[in-house]
Amino acid sequence: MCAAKKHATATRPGRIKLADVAAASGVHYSTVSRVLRPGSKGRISDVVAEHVRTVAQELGYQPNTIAASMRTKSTRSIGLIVHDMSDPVYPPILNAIEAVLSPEGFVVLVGNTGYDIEVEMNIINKMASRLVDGIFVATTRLEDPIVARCQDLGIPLVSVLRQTQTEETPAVVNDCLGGMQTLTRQVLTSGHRDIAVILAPQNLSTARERWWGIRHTLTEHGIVLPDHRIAFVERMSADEGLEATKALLTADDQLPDAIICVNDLVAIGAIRACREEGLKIPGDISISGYNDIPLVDMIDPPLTTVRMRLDKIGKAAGELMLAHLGSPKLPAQTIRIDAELVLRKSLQHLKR
Amino acid sequence: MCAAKKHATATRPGRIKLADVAAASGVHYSTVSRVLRPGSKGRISDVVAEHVRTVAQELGYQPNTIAASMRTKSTRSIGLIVHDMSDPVYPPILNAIEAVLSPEGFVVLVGNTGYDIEVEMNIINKMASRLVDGIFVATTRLEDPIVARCQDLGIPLVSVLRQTQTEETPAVVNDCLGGMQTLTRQVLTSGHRDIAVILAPQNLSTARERWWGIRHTLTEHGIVLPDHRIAFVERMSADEGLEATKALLTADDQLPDAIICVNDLVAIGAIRACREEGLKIPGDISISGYNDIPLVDMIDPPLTTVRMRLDKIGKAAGELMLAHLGSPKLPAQTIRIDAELVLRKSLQHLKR
DNA sequence: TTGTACGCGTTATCAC
DNA sequence: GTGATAACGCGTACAA
Repeated sequence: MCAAKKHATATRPGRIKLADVAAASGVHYSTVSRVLRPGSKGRISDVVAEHVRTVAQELGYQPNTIAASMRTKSTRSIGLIVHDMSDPVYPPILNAIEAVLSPEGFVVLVGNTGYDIEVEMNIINKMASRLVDGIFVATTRLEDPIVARCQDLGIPLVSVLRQTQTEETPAVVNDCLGGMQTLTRQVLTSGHRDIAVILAPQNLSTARERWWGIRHTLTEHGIVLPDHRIAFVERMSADEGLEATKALLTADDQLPDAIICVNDLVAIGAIRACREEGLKIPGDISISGYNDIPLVDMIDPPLTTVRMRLDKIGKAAGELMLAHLGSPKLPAQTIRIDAELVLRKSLQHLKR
Repeated sequence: MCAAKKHATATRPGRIKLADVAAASGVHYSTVSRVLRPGSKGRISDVVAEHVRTVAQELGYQPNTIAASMRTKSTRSIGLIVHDMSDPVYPPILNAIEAVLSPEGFVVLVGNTGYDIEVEMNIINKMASRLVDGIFVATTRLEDPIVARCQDLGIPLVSVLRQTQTEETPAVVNDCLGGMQTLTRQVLTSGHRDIAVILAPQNLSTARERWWGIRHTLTEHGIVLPDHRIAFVERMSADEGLEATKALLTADDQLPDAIICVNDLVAIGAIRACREEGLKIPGDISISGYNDIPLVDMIDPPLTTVRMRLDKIGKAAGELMLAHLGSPKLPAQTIRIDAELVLRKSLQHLKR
């Protein structure tokens, strides 16, 4: 016992290793390894197994996962790449992914790109260096060098929320097309005809699908948006939403009936802009978002939006990753999770 | 060239290793190691160094961090333990921590406890198995078995947001005592005297300090809260805030002038409860929160609260961790970051 | 300045 | 059923 302890402190920081518990139980350390790892080849007599287990317990043995990874080539770690964890869409996804993977012994490494593609590439390389077993990418562009890089490196990748142009990447996304169609139909049902939109860069599948959803529905009703009713934000933030809205409001003598925003944060900016201009919502103008992030039901006015089931998306992504880790040659599939319209006060029937 | 490639594919997934680039550049692999790692012992002739570097580049060599960790006993990874990443206080902290540590080559492992202390202990053990260099704990209790366990394991720990009873843990916290004193003084200045509070479990330093801040300020003004003006939540959520508020509102014939809530989420619940009861805020009753989470400036009514500089807290925590990793025997210190009162409509002067 | 040789803690594959 | 032993890829003291 004293011997074991002494040996332990002889190594770096008093860490117990297989050899220590082997010495203390009087068996070879390969035997200990077999006992402690379920699913090992040779069977062990119950007596020895029990003995070894208690000794390991007593000594407080913690397996060294790093050393194991060295042999097995599997680190049981996976990366998650997001632009900015403060964006409220990401945490529920992280939680759901972790809930699925953690019981399987995985750990999640988070990488924040800060919207910088160079940073993003560095993160990928860093994660590759760390031999992650797989990577979730929530920043996917339609043509994405990051995705290409992962394929080069042979790292299994699951795209979350967004999809690539070719759809050759395993992905779990929200049905933005359907969601935005439903929303737009509701806007029309409410009597609005002079509609403005705030869109995001069309190299993102989400932004593109949402725009298509709007345009398709409007076209069905014989409406074509003039250029001055279309604004773009570079990033989907409240600040840019505010700027874009101000531009829209001054683009024509007439105010639009409604502004359909690409997401909730942009809609928040739109509401701020309208307030600054002294406009009543929904009296003077209706506004809608997308995402149903926390507290948009509490703001003034409560925001009409489309709810994405982020928990479902994260869960499906986690399961998809497990499937791909299990059978590496699984064909890519895109899983679409339904969206749901959430009607609140910011969108109301036009009274004129 | 063909030889190198063949060798590479002989190992697992075509991964290039030191030996491969050594073979391709005609030097020994220890030389390659020295070239590629700045701060290695022996100096290398510039010619060789340059040559090796280009060869490594061409082959797309990615160092195997796992193997390196095996030697160096340092994984350059650190854990971050939170209850639930969806709580909006955590993401800014994660971001700031990552911003500080990432340039130093660290990666952040996130662990969600789901408010379950058993899960929490498993996470610690798992992280210990992965040889994390340090752990940030944002779930600290005044007496915390997790913290004790980390000390046993010899893992450097930095407590974030909260502190232990003895203050023997390196920690970065918000000055909740000062923040709540300032807020409470403002409540009194506004003319409120019949005050109710919603508190959280007193085994958390934040909850205790906030309560002390309230009580101390009230006592200074000769006010003692009767029991029926005090409610508790088990978790600081909107749902529990709503329940607690309903209990408070029915505890006496008279309504309180104001409800001071332990944090914003609880205050959100309080606002909902008041709405359900048909009470006007701040006309009938004033409400305050703590944290200044996103969008509480946009809700109806905008919430008076105290702003914690989560970015500053995260940054300081990251730097404190680096300091402790650099000099392991650094004495524990508690860094307090100032709080700032944010006055909004939900708290108004009493008109009677 | 560069090459040699060993060890980090595990797992896998031999023998026995 | 158990023991011995060879990798895994890299870092580094030491030798040359």
